[in-house]
Amino acid sequence: MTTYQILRKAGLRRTKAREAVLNLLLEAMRPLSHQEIAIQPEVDRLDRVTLYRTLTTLQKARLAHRVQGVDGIWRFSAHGIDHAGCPGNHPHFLCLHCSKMTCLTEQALPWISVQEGAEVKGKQFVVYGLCPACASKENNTPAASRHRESRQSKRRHSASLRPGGTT
Amino acid sequence: MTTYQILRKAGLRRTKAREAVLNLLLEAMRPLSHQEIAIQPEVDRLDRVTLYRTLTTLQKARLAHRVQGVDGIWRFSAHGIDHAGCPGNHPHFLCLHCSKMTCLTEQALPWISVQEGAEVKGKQFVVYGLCPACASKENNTPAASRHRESRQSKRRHSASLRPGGTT
DNA sequence: ATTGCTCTTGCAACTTAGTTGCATAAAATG
DNA sequence: CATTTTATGCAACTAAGTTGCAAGAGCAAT
Repeated sequence: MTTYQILRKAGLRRTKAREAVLNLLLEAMRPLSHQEIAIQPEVDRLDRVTLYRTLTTLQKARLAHRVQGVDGIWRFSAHGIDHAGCPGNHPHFLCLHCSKMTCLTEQALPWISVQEGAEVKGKQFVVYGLCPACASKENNTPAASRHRESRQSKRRHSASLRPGGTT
Repeated sequence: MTTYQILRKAGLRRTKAREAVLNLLLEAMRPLSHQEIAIQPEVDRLDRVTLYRTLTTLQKARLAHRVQGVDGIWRFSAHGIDHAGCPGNHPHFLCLHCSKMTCLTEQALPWISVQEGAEVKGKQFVVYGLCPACASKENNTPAASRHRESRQSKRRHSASLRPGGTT
């Protein structure tokens, strides 16, 4: 199924923005943030606002869904029809160093019981730390750089990325 | 143990800001956001920045820890020594309507296995929806207001509070 | 108490994610 | 191809959180 067909089937107009973004999301096998999408050449000439709106549109049309990391940033992932995509309902891993999020498929979210009378609309489980690539880089690095932003860091809010205690 | 003793034991100076904030956190039996703390009369004359720094300090001194909801906002919770507090390691419930977070103690976080080589620093499980109080209000309300911000809403970013699909 | 050093506070200014309003441009439909 | 409907771009805004720096409080030792 082409992205055009997917869009039309979902009752959406075909626009450059939507096709490009949907393609990116379908091809990435992990949830992408606004920023990760924005830097891609395919969507390069897109206004920030349009990208935000496009992502929201795709989400409302149930072609994509959102996950948030411990960094407070939304990431979007498409529900591929013939692609594997990221269908949700599993935990995610967030690398505190490179900010990449990956899906921990194969592991279902546990059932959680809440207070009597509460209405659950969804749940979100994020495991955070260092991905294999970043973990090995850190360990090859002179001791002092552990637990600090190292130089190849993407210069994100430092505190937002520091582990905040085990929830 | 007084807050003064707690602070000193943790190697921190006693300041008005720290005593007030620590007291609030110890008394609240749920994680509080910067904003929820800031509006309390006890810390009323505190600069925003000081409050942020105080929270960070308490966290670094291991007197408090942070949790984040699907709204991207950090909430802090103190580790009471003789208080129950919120020792972490359980899921949290976030009400999308009133923004209050509560602890789902008694339920441990499941063990999640990650990719070979990854280094886990923590995990975070947030269940979101409507708390019992807000759920019953919504249901007593003329049908149209369902799935919209209702008038008693605290006027938060609408999209940040909308459920983002099941993770 | 007073000194002196260190850590904390307040202020102003900044950054980044995300949103809103409005005029213009582009899709779909007949 | 004209019309209606829906997207896009732009500018301006909000809110959470951060940083740099000067001035003020804590603490320990005189």
